[in-house]
Amino acid sequence: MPLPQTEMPGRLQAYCAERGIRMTQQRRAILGVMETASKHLDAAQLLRKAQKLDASVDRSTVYRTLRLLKRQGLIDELDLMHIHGEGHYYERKLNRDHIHMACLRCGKIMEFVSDIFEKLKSQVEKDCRFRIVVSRLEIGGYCAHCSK
Amino acid sequence: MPLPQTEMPGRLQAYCAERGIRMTQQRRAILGVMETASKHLDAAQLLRKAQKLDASVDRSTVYRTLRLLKRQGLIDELDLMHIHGEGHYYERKLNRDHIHMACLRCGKIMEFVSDIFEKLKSQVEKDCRFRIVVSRLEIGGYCAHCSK
DNA sequence: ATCTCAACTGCAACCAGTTGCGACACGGGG
DNA sequence: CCCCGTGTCGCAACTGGTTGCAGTTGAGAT
Ligand SMILES: [Mn+2]
Ligand SMILES: [Mn+2]
Ligand SMILES: [Zn+2]
Ligand SMILES: [Zn+2]
Repeated sequence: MPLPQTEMPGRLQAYCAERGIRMTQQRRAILGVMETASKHLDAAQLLRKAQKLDASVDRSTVYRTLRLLKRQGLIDELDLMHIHGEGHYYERKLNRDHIHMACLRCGKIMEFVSDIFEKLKSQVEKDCRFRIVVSRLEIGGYCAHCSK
Repeated sequence: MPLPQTEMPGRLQAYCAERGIRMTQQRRAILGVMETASKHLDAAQLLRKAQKLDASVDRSTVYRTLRLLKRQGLIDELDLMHIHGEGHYYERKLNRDHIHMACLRCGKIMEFVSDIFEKLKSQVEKDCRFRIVVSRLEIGGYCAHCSK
């Protein structure tokens, strides 16, 4: 049961419209899933959820849409230390960059916002004269519970 | 032409010996390549170079050895913003962690060592009570030359 | 030096992600 | 409202990374 097209287009759809990106039935399904996902979906999960909204969605369309959203800077791609297999995870890019920590024992994923991270990025921009578009800090280790 | 086994075993082989890891003909070839690589090899390059030392080396052995070295903390795995395709890059882990920057236009890869990065990791360990084993900061953007 | 056996390997089948192609549908203009 | 052009889609073939298996080999013990 697809969302009514006229209501709640969601931010991602709005951003795409602003940028003149063509909106298709399949993209609506995929964006809808990304929009409402609690967190960190991999491509297979995204495909399954999108197919519940539009059964015709194909694997290749999911990957193509992920590439599009990545290029547009609307989502981030994560490894999460490849805790489960080899694939990547995706999440909506929010206002503030955050760090990801993955516990190598229990698999828990934690997020952390830090001013020092912002300072580090400024240092890179200044000292290396490098204009940052996207940044990813991922840490593997042991969470408070598992390091006891 | 394999290196003479008795000379210059290389640090990676030494580390493996210390840890009681069995040394095979194929691993010697692969470690030899990692040891002497200038930088950032992907799995296909590594396979080709290793096969020049030992033609019997198989794709699956390369991946299995990479997994071993990763688990042992002897190499780091990088995305380098997937500048070329989807795969991963590998490099010997050295004394000091460094940041990777990839230019989205010319593809140049830069490295940077920063005390602020070290401070950020300390903050994570303290504030999140998270024991860090491995960390990866990768940045995409435009290098000094390309951002003009 | 030889024996022994768990660890390792190549192989082939498998699975996840990519790509070329002809069909289709979004959405701007008439 | 319908037409049209082009961007997107599903499909199927392909590529790169993984895995189960049966044979091989490294290295410690005798
Ligand atoms: Mn990755
Ligand atoms: Mn490096
Ligand atoms: Zn944990
Ligand atoms: Zn550049």
